Amino acid sequence: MVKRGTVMAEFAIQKKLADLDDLETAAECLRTLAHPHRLRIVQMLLQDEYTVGELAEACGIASHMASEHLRLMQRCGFLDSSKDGRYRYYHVVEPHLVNILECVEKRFERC
Amino acid sequence: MVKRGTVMAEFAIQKKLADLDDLETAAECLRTLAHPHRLRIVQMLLQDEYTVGELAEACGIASHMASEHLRLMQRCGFLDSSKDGRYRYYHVVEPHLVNILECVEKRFERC
DNA sequence: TGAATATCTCGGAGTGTCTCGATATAATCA
DNA sequence: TGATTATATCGAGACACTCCGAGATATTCA
Repeated sequence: MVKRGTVMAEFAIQKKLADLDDLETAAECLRTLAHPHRLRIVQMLLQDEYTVGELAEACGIASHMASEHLRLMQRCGFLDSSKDGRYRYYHVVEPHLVNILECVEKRFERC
Repeated sequence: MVKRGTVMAEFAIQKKLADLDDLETAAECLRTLAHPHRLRIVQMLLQDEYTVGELAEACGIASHMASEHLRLMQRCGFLDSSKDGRYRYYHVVEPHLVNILECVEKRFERC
């Protein structure tokens, strides 16, 4: 994959590097996370389960918009949900989300 | 900002939460990072300085495209550059990038 | 059963991002 | 100086994302 003698080859010697397919997958997940409402939703779901309506209210958006954000993050493997009557509770299933959010919070939260 | 009695108020009690402006800023930076070529560029620059051409070669793209990616990341505060003759060397200036990339690598690199 | 509530889906308008070719600027070297 | 190399900028076309209204589905309760 990596041609000998190229800058990439030298770099690959120093450290095993994910190939571009892996980076594409990583970028896709970061793009999914890169939305203010979705960040807030993840922050909340890292602490507890919430319904679509509760998350929508917390973000100040209509619940069908929250539903859309949640669907995106579920497809990406971040979240899962369980139904209870007419309510649906979402929760985090991707274990690395905690670390990533911690990094983001460290960088952006006001001290 | 946060109305009493709302889900958001309850959440804010548990943990100080960045308001939506902060989350918007965070999302913007994540979006800047959320591109396979930019991820590779950051990975490389976390280990050493490189020129535009070297980074472009490593990504398999034209150097004027790499230049564009680098400009984006410089505007976002991730990178800075210094000129040496007709070459321009880019390097990382945002200290939190190391942690964020480590998180992403932990999640996505094959073991 | 019928009304109310919670969630989800669909289509379209507006906006932003990605990529590329063409071209511009800047530095080096013959 | 003129040719070459490295980097940057501009504009256009394709594509994706965001948001919203309208409406569909599913559940509860009177």
